[in-house]
Amino acid sequence: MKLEQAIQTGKFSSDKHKAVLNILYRAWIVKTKISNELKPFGMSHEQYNVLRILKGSYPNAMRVKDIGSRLIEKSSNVPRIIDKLEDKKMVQRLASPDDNRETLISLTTSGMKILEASTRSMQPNTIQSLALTEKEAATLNQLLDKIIPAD
Amino acid sequence: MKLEQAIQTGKFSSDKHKAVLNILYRAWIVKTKISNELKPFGMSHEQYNVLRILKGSYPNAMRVKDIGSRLIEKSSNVPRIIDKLEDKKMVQRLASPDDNRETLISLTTSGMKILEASTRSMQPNTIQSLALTEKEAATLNQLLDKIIPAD
DNA sequence: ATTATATAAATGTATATACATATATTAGCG
DNA sequence: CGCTAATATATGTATATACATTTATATAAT
Repeated sequence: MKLEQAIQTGKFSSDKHKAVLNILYRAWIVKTKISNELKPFGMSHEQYNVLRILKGSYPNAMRVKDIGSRLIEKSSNVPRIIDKLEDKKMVQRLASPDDNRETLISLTTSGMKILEASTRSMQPNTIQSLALTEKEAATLNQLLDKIIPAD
Repeated sequence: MKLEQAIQTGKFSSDKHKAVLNILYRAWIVKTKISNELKPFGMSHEQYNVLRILKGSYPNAMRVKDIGSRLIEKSSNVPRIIDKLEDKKMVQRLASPDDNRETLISLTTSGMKILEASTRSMQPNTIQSLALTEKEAATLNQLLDKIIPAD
């Protein structure tokens, strides 16, 4: 669906302005799709992201702040996301041997299993876009970096 | 800032996968920036979007459902956003002459003034990206449509 | 005309987000 | 060492999001 239809708009003041709105729209579509895929597994998009980050260093645990630095949405409240995952026994908190202020988080085996099952069920539906070539994706990345420089 | 730095990641499995994450990241940057710009005016990003939509049909009022159909994030709760704007006297609710189920919303003159002031203060800082040409923006739009087809 | 169905908006509720503050611990420095 | 500042996590709070339910009204069907 074109952005014009999606937000019932005839024209935009410029392609640049349209592109900014289009980024917001496509992001919303992705988040909505992923959330729907995750619903059967009883977890939110942000919870899923934290699990994926933990998988990256598995079987090693990670500090809360290092998880936060890898999240896309920096305003996420990591301790609270961990609370939810801990309730579901998908992660566990451990004391840090070298700094008592820190908490180490590690993925449990059951957390890993649910993560892998949810990732599998997501593949066929989401983030496929067979239409796009790798070269186009590289161009897209360049243009995104350029339009929203982010300091 | 590159996505790699922003989320402390070395490499991505593909440019396509990176592009999806990049879209989410750029959208978050835009939303955060706009929210910060709007803070002095005491309104949220979604409230601002509703005001801009109402400006589009000003001085005519709009139905709640037509406002909703023009919002990027379709899950937005329009009546509740209207509540907040009404509290601030920026919009007002009117009865619909042809259907009593409908509520018509119109921008007040004070709402229009605050909207214009906030839009002015946003221009120099946000959504500028002088780096991007209109041609590049058009390409960006095509690639966004292609990577996240949205049905 | 009466009932059923559909639509519009509002309300309720659980969770998430954004941000401020609190608590505990460590590091730095006189 | 003792004090201050900095850091890491957790907690508190207000608002926003996502989604279900309710209420009111209009349309359609028998």
